[in-house]
Amino acid sequence: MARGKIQIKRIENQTNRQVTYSKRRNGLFKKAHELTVLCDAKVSIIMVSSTHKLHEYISPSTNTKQIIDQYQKALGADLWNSHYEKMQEQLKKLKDVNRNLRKEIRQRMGECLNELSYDQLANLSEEVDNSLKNIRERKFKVLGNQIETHKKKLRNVEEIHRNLLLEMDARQEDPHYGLVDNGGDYNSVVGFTNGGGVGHPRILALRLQPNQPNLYTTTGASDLTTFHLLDQ
Amino acid sequence: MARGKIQIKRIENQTNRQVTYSKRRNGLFKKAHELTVLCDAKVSIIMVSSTHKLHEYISPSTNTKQIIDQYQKALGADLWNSHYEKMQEQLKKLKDVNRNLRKEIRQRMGECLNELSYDQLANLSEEVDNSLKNIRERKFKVLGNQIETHKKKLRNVEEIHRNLLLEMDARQEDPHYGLVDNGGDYNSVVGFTNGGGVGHPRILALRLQPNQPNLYTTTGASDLTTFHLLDQ
DNA sequence: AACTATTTATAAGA
DNA sequence: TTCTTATAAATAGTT
Repeated sequence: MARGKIQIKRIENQTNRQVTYSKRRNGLFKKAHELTVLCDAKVSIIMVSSTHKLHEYISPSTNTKQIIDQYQKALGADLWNSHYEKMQEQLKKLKDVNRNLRKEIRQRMGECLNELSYDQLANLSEEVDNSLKNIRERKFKVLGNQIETHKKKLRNVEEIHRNLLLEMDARQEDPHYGLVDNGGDYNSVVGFTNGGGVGHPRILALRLQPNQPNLYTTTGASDLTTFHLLDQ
Repeated sequence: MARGKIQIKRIENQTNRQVTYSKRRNGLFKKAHELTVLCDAKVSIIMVSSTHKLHEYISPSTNTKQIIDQYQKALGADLWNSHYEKMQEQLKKLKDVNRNLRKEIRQRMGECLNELSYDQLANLSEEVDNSLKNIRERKFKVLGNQIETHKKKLRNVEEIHRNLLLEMDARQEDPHYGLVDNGGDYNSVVGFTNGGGVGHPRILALRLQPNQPNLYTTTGASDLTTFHLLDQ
């Protein structure tokens, strides 16, 4: 277009081709921008050079995604829509399932029963009745387990107490016994400590005040107290 | 650019703007195509006019989706991903909610109770107990309503029978009564027809066969039959 | 849609 | 790459 007309065909000289690409690309983008401003249009240009470099022009009033979305819509375009639609469908289904589950829960809670027939109500009440039986069964079983566990703990503590009492008796019979440093390990005295016995040393320290020796022998109230301490 | 320089700013005259859009669009596409050929490049142009018309140029060696995919890849493309991710997140959340709802239902059904503490079990059993009461209450109410409805229907039918019997008596006492055209409106004889009584005329026709007058007087079986007919 | 005076783009060279 | 510049191409305003 200057200094001689050219044929519109591939420029074989690579350097020349690159130069022309660069110059004309600028020209194209300039024209695109003028069009944008003059005609209030939106233009997206995406270019890939023969060396696989990528350049783009996009009108300032928009962005590439918007233009492409518009392009897709205009063409009925199934470029990404199928993907989208599948996800939308999935979402819808899940929401539906969700709603139904909530409804089932409400009905099982005895709400929203208006639309149920007598037969449905009869089925539901039987089901819920069975559920209630199961839950109560489980509840009592758990309760039983807890009681059992506490009984074991109790037996364990009683064993410890018995051993301590024996220990005390031994000391009283041998006056020299008390002179020995007793910062030692009381666990060695105890029969078994039921898994490390984290709580027991504290209890032992509390109970070993010399001015309350009588507490060890009271069984009823003492048991209750021990129970509480173990529950902490 | 010809017959006078122009300012690059929006053309206010709409006709002019459209003409310029058309001319320059052609110019732009021509340049794009020259670039494609001369430089062995790939160009995608998508344009939206101020009247929301869409035009595109695409190099013959490729297609729009390809270019856009390339564009996305080159940019590490977060054009649709953010959208996607949001939807994925939503899906995940809904699935979670669903799972929890299902779990709640199972627990209300007395299954999967292992991970519940005694207190939780106690609460649950109380809730389910209340639910059961509600459901039973509703069930009995529905049953009551049904019985009430059937009673009403029954009373209605009995009333009709009574009136028919009176009618028959009247005919027997007056032998000329039967000679009168009896295609007339029997509803006028009947006490009340319970809201238009769509089903009743058919029953009346059936029952008014002169060769089966004895049927009207049997009460037990007749009632049962009537009941069935009404229920159809 | 065609014309054309003029502006703009750009090929080739530096 | 950028600048220069002769020349081709594009196009604004008109018909």
